Order: sequence, then C-alpha cells, then structure tokens
Amino acid sequence: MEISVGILDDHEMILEGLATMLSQSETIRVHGCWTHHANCLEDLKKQCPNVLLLDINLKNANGIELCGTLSKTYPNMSIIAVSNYNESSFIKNMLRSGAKSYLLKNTSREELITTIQTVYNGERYLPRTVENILLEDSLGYPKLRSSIPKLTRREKEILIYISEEHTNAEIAEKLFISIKTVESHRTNLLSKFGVKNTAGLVKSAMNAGLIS
Amino acid sequence: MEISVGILDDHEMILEGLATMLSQSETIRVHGCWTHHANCLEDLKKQCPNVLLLDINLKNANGIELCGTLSKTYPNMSIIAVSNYNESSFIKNMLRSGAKSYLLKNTSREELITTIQTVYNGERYLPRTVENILLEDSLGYPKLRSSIPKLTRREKEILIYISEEHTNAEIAEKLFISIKTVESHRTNLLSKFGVKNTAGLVKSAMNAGLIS
DNA sequence: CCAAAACTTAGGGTTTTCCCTAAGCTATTC
DNA sequence: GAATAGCTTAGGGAAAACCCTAAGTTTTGG
Repeated sequence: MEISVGILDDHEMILEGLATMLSQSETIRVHGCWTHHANCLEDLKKQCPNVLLLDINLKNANGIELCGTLSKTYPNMSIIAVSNYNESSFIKNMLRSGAKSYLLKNTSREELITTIQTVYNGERYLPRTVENILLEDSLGYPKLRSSIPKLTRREKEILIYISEEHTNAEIAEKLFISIKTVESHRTNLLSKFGVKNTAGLVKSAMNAGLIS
Repeated sequence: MEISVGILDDHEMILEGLATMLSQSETIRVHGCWTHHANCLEDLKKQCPNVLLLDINLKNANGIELCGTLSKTYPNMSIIAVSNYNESSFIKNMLRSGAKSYLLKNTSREELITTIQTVYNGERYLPRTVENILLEDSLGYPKLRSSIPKLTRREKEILIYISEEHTNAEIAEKLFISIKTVESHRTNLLSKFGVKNTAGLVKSAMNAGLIS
C-alpha cells in the first residue's frame, strides 16, 4: 500500500530534506512539495494526498488557521504539523484544528515514517517528546504553562502597531479612536499575556508567533 | 577527489535532510553530524572535515562567535553558514568571522553542492540572492540596514533587565546606580538599535538573538 | 427574546519612559 | 604623558505608558 504525502514548508532546505528522507521509504510516495500555501491550495483542489506535512510558521499565512481550513475541506487527508515550537499551546491548538500529529523539527527519519504510517490510518499519533510536553502541561507546572491568549480583533490590530513602534497617539489616529481607548486595549493585552509592560508584551507576543 | 563535510545544526530534521541530500553526490562524503556544538568541538579535535555547515542560531551557543573560534582553530576547514536570517548584518558578521559562504535555508540542492565544491578550494562563494542582499545594503537603503550593534557591558546588563520587565527604578536599585543613569543607557540602546521605543528595542534585540 | 458575557469605548490621575545636556572616568594611541 | 575617543554617571523637563473605573455596544446562550 503506497501512501502519498504532500509537504508545505517555507524553507526549501527542509522541504528537500523531508522529500529526500521520505523517498527512501518504499511505502511512501512524495505527491507534491510547496513553498507557498497558495500553490498548495490550488494543487489540492485537483488531487489531494493521503497525508500532508504542514509547517506552522509560514511567512504569509497562519499555520493554525490553515490547518483548520484544510482539515475541514479534506477530511480524508491526515495533517501532520511540523514546527520548531515546543510549547504546549501550539500543540494543543494544532490538534484542535484537526492535525493528526505534531512533530518537532528535530524528529528522526524513523519517527517521521512511523508517524506518517500511523496517521494514514486516521489515527492520532504523537511522539514521546511531544506527549511529555502535553503531560507536563496538564500536570500543571503553572510557570511553564504559557498558553497563547485569545486576542480580539482590536487587540490584534493594536499589538501589531505596538510592535511597529507606534505610540498610543499614533495608533489612536490610525484607528479613529481616543488615545484612552488604545490605552485600555493595551492594558488588556498586558493582562492577557500576564506581563507587566511593553517589553514583556513584545517578548511574549514574539515567542507566541503573533508578531515577528 | 572526495570532500568531507560536517554538519552542526540543532534541528535533526534539517540535519538528516542535509545529510541525505549530500549523500547523493559522489564527490561529497558526510563526515559527521552534530546537534550539539559541544559534541562537534570534541570530534573536530580528533579529525576535522574539509567543509563545515554551521547553523547560526544554535540554542546553546552563539553561532557567530563559534564561527570565529572555529575558523581560527582550523584554518584549513571551510565554514558555510546556514541560517534563516536574510539580514545583511548577519551575513557580514559571519563572513567577518571567517565563514566562506552564507546560505539561506531555502537553498536548493544544486546550489548547496556548488557552494561546497567552491569553498572546498578555499574560495569565498555567495549565492545570487545573498549577494543581492549585501549589494542592496551597500547601496544603502538605510531602512533595510540593521546591523547588530556592539553593546557595552552595562548596556547588555540593562537590556536583559528590560527584557525581564524591570522598570528603570528596579534596575537602578539592582545595579546601585541612579535611575537617571539607567535611563541614559536605555536611550543609548534605543539609539544603537535605531528604534523609537521599548517595543522596537525588545523586538530588535530578540531578532538579533541578544535576548530570548 | 432577554439576560449574561465579552468587546469597544473613554476619562482622571500616577508612574515610567524618553529627550537633551553634560560631567567624571577609562582606555588607547601617538 | 597629553590628546582622543568611548564608557558610565546624572539632572531637568516633556512625552508616553500604565492603573482604576465605567459606560455603551455587540455576541452568546438558555
């Protein structure tokens, strides 16, 4: 039984690496590789693979949202999230968005192939390391627990402007609202991220992948 | 003529990908792969390859400093920097530190092999894309120019404290200096990074790898 | 369809950051 | 061994961020 696999990743080096690694397996056929999600979406319309390896931190797209869309549109295609991030929040978000597995980029070839074969049958499969992250999280070492807060539309907008070094006055002008309103959103952002000031906010938001 | 190549990269996926890509070439032999720089250093003492592929953003080490050390210790080994960062400052820093080339992670296999063969002869070689980045920089689109500033001892200390969400007053107390002094260092940090406020400072410092 | 929850809006007052200026100290160089 | 450049130290005043409170608006759920 041959499993067709598609790969979507910004980095061609990882893309070629993954493709080469997989081509050595006799049970796996690389169906397509994409460095841009737009191309990927187009090709999937024509024919979609059994399994999709999906990078989380794409340059021009939100990997989590993309995963949700794809898993709904193509329920028979199993999605494996591939990421650098080892925070439980990312893992949980991807699994909630329909991913069947979550691999870190330091995964070995054996583990990669095992994962593909398992999710091909529709089962969920997580490597030990990833399972341990979730376990530790659910056991609740509260300090390690750093879930990504859910931001409102306004908060996201303002967070971006903050990261672009705009002052509250400038943001207020852009959004046609009062400075005081911007300050409120800003205070809420601090509270949601559990930080004390702008320095902590920017740091946390960057680590969460919300800004870059 | 066989070229021996070593690879140091945190991410096993990239490591295996690179190794597999290279093993297809008949002129190249993969001499060793390391995910930790400590292991790499030990093995190099025994026998060092002709060419080393070196990831810049290692978890537990500064890739730029490591490159400088290695190129001095093993002048006959050609170092190729491998990185996600396409900022000219990174490229220049790596070349100044003795790297013979600088590849982005979206480099194709052909380019990778060409690069290895060229630097093996001791020559410097940069792909078009990377050369263009340096060219644009030297032509001086000043906004794109973002080199990593050299920080003094005090500035580094204070930058860390800022990233840990401490106020100027708290930092002053820790360092037994006046608040006003801390503010001065802070202003100098803004100036050195070419940013307008704390948000920009933290963002730039994170992108420069000075804080995390 | 109405109550509860969540989001957006905003003011008053305090704290912190930022800008400009500048003096004393330290290391390097010629 | 004095000149020069760079680092550390601060102050006064202006701007921005932060905290507390709260009203109007939209969304959600029984």
